[in-house]
Amino acid sequence: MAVTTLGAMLLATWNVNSLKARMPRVIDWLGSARPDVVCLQETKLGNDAFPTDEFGELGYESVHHGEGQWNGVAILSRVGLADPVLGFGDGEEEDPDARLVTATCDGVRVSSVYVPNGREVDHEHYHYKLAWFERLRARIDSEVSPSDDVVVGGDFNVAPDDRDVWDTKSFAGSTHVTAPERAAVESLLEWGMRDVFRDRYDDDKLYSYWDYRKGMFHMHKGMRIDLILASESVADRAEFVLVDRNARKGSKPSDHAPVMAIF
DNA sequence: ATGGTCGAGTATCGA
Repeated sequence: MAVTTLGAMLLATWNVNSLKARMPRVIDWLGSARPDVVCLQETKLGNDAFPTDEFGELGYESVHHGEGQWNGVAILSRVGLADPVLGFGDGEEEDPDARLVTATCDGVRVSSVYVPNGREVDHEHYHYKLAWFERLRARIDSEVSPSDDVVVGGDFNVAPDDRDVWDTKSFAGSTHVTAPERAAVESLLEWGMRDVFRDRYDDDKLYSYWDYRKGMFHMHKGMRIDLILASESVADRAEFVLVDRNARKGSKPSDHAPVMAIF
C-alpha cells in the first residue's frame, strides 16, 4: 500500500554510486520508503547486468540506459512505465555517455539525469557539461510543454545557489557553483520548472551529497546537487519533499541520499 | 601529516 494520498505519487531520485555495490541497500530502501517512481543515477552497469528481474519481483517496471563502468541511469516505476527514450533521442549525434533516460509514469513525463561533473572549470569536461545542459533543455522543449506534467530528477552536479553548499569559501573557483552552471539550471526553471525542494525550504544546511572523505557527512558538510525539477502543474500539487538522510548513514552507503517528493 | 574514501578494476582514475 502506498503511503501517499490516494492518486498521489511518491517520486524519488537517488545517485546510488554503483547499483552493483548498492543493491542490498537499494532493495532495503525500496521496502521501507515504498516509492512509486525512482530515478537512479550512476548505476555503473551495462544493460545486460541491470537487475530487471529483481526489481520486477518487487513490483517495479524499469528502464535502464547503461554503458558499463561509468554513468548509467534508470527509472523504476510501479505505476506504469511507457514510451521510454534512452539518451537524448533528438536525432543528433549520440551522447558518448549514458546520462539521460525518460519514460511516462502515471501520466508524468519523467527523466532521470546524471549531468556531467565538469571536473575543473574550463576543463574539456566542463564545457561538455554546459553543452549537455543546453541539449537537455532543447530536448525538453521539443518533447513537452511547460503545461504538461513533467519531472526531471537527478544528479545535476550544480549547487543552485550559495545556500546549497556547506561553505562558499571552500568552493571558490570550483565547479558546481560557477555562474554558467547555475545559469544552466536557472534556464530550466525559466522554461517552466520549479525546484520542489527549494520551493518548500528556505534553509541552508540541507544537502543531498556528502563527500566520502574526511567525515564530511558527520560534520554536515555537504552540497545540494540532487534536484527534483517539476513543471508547474506537478509542483503545485507537491505535498511533501525531503532528503532521506538515513540512507546516507550506516554500512556501505552511497555518497548521495535520495531526494523524495509526493505529488 | 597540506591527506583523509569510495568504486571502477587490479594501476590509477573519477567523483
